[in-house]
Amino acid sequence: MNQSGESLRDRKKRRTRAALERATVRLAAERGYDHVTVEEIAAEADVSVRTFFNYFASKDEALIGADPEAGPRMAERILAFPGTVTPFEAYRRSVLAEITDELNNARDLWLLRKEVLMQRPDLLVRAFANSAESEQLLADAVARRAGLPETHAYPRLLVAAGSAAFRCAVTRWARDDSVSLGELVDEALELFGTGLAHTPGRHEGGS
Amino acid sequence: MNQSGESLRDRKKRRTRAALERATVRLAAERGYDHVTVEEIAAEADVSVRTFFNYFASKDEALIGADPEAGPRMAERILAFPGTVTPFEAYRRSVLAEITDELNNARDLWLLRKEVLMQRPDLLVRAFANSAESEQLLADAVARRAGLPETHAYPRLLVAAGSAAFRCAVTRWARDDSVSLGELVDEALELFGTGLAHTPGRHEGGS
DNA sequence: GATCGTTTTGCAGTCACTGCAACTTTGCAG
DNA sequence: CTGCAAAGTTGCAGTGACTGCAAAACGATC
Repeated sequence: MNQSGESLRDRKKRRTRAALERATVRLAAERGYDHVTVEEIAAEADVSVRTFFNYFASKDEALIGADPEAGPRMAERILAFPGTVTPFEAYRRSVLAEITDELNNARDLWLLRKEVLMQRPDLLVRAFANSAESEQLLADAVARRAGLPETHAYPRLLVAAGSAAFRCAVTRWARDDSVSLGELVDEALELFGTGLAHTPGRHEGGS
Repeated sequence: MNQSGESLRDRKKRRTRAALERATVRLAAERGYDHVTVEEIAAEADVSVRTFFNYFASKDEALIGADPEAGPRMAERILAFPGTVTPFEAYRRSVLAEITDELNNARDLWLLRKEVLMQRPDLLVRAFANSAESEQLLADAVARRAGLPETHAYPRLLVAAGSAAFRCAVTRWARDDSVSLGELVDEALELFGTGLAHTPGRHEGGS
């Protein structure tokens, strides 16, 4: 390996993955998701179709840019907060941190994705279908923090709520991005935190 | 039309749809979801492959038995509760009523689906991807009840939480069906209602 | 620069899903 | 009963996502 700890191979892999992700998002935003074939995406990224599928299990995954490290990273974050922080807070802050990082690293991609998701909101749901593994990791982390058995419903519900919050936030953000995505997610999680039984007043929460 | 208000045509359609749904679930439970082709399903139900796709937009949909009337029906239910019932309660009871009805009508199908979903939990998520339309209906109904503008986050979050609750409940139920599915969903909604900020104690909620 | 492990690639194949243009069935009116 | 229109079914040809496999290209290592 090289001095940086990242070999040429690793660098190339990262670049290829990023190129495929970018190509997918760019082309989909340009002509509409299903008027773009994987063949075109691969061509744009200068690799073969087969290579595309070595990186992403599906076209959907490439559009969202599913990051296999996101799950473990968030789980670590959850466990890293001091014990005084409640499980809910730990989870909430982890989600927000992840989103902030992601937007800092790839804000441009998300602006394009927004265009696509405005036309096809279902893609966002589908993208979450393959993340059962990550959700399990997060749920386990939450369970550990909360001192609950793995079979308890709470951790899974919290994580599922997080997904839902994210989905709703993106949908709203796609319609009107005058508020940052992070804030919208935070708002949604806030509502889940205080409980949905309480109907918000006409002027609470986002308009 | 006939005396019953349901013509021969309508009856045949219902029977075909049901046959396709049953065939899909039965075969998938028997040999595993992706070792069953649409061709086999169509053959089992005695119709052409093309006809399968006239009834269901995808194999996924057929497995879950996506009912196009479920959305409108639940929306109606939500609006039918007296004004003294909170939006949350109205939604919750609608969900539970729907599930109860469904289990009464097709408990056997759900027992088979359970087998499939145990192997492939992602199918449940994917099945919800196509229900954006229904979710919109429900969210609008909730918004009306709550007197909130359509752009408010609350109704969409509540509906998304419902989906999440259902998904988690089915997953748990698939692992251990000593508790009824309805109760599990109710429990999950209860948690969402009171708020996730409060960490449940080691012995609250389902184990 | 020979060797070994990893990644890329092409290829052949399967299967979900679509549009279209017959064809059949049902509902209804005369 | 008959004929006609509307609705439903079917086959067919085509597209495109995705997979397994085996060969080739490439990068790391000695």
